[in-house]
Amino acid sequence: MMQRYIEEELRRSAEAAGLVIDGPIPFGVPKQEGQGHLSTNIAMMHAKRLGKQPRVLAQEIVDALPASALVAAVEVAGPGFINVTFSDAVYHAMLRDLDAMADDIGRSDLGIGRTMNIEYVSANPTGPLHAGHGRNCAVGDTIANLFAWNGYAVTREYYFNNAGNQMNMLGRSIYVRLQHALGNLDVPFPEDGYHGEYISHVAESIATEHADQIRAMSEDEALAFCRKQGETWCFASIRQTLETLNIHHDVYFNEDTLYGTGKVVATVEALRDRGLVYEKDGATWFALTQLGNPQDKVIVKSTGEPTYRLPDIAYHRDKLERGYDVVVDVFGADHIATVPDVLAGVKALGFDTDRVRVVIHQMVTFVEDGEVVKFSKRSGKSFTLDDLIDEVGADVVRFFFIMRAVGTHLEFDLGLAKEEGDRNPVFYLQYAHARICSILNKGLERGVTLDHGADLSVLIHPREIELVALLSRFRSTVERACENLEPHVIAEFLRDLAGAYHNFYHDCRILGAEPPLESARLLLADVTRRAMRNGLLILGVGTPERM
RNA sequence: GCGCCCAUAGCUCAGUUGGAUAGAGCAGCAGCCUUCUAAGCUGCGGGCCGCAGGUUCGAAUCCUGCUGGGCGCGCCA
Repeated sequence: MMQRYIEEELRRSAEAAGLVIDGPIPFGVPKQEGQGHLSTNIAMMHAKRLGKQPRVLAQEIVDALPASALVAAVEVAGPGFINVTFSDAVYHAMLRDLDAMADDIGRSDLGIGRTMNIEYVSANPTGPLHAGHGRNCAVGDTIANLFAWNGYAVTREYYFNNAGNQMNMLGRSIYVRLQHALGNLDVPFPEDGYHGEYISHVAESIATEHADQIRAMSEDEALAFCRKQGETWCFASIRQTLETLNIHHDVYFNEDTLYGTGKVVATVEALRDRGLVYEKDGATWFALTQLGNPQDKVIVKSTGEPTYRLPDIAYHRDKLERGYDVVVDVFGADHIATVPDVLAGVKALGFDTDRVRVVIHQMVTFVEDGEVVKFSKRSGKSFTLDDLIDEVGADVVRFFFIMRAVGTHLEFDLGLAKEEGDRNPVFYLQYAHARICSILNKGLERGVTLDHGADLSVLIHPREIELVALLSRFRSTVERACENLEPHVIAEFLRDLAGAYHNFYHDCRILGAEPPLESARLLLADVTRRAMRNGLLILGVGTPERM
């Protein structure tokens, strides 16, 4: 927000120097001390075109700038940067503006009037969520929050398939355990069956509650019954886990509805009309090579069943037809191969795939005491997301899964995550929040209340100015994190913010300072509290008022 | 073999879309509480930004080729 105090004047003085700039002027924040508060490279970018030396052009622009009470100094530096040093008055004005935003600090209207749909989690009901699912859950939900904070109307969607081979295998796995529970020990467990404890658990509950029913059923009926019981149990488990993580979907979309509404068949025919479908070896193929993809793929098997690709295309078409301005998919790296096929299909049907944004997060490895923790979904000794939450807590789970860029492999350090002390980055943020709350409460006890009209011009300490400077960047950080689908940016920002606050707290006595200074510092602390609170809300972690 | 992702301090990772002398946490060492929460703060040491070219005023960042690791490449999802 700093740049708006200088941008138009700079634009006019650039024009006076013969340089017309369309669009926003690019600004950067210098890293080094003594390089001002804001820096622009416009002179270097355009010097060549104007046939001037960068430093000469920069100086001409600077000379044309009118004097302003808000600007303490403007200088040409290095190869041709224009560095602007603001007077403290700019920071006082920014703090005043931030305070006026009340509880909406960080909120943006970037997406106001726009709609978005985000699909995440989307695990089929074949078992409880495992620890690795956590990244998808946390990344998806945090991105959803980011869009909401940017003004979008957000629909959180969970896509699932309760038919097909995997579900049949779930039913058979339970069925076999059930037979064992009923004394038929010679029924063999299927080769690729599910081994989790929950299989036996569901089987035993059927054995105790529905034994007579089962004995009266044919094998097919019993298998279907087991499958349904398994699905019910798995969904209850998944939803309970998501509840613990404070994740709530607006829509549970069953793949099956795409068949009921005829959208799957319609999709095949629409592709066929465009000459992109052919029959071979008894199967129906999608001619992806005609669309520039490396190989054609089967979309309807010779058995007559579609492969996952076809309903996926129909599903994306459905979402786009629902009119969302933005459609976001959150996938793990193991699903990366499906993305180009689905997008090509949707595009071939005439939809604008620019509206679709796909977030692909890399895999997670869990580490404890320097050792990689191995686990497998079907090995029996699975590591569920519930186990992880029990070990380290929901806040830590959410934070750890989003604190690294989605494109990089994530190492989840269980030892670090379990620490409740100073090494754990979540507590560092929450502690800053709790510390501010504590001061505000202590102030109330002493009769010192928040004064929104406080004279802010007394804030001149470097720690105070640094803190305001950081706060002024919160909103643009939220916007950038949303536009780039990068939740970790918020975690980084909050760490900086907490650090800046701790520095301020350490060097600047609040309660007991001279009356005008006390009021101003208290206001600064409260604005920081609201920013930190909103940041933690975006991440979906708790905002404790005492620790 | 092909596609996507990654490679930065001892370890885990940032790096504001191409800017100035590459940053943080942890680990190590040394300091700071009779005063608003020491779950905090301060200082020190630590680097061939995987390698080699290219693009330009300027590259950790963009392009090409290597090396090493991850994930995929099914009439499974």
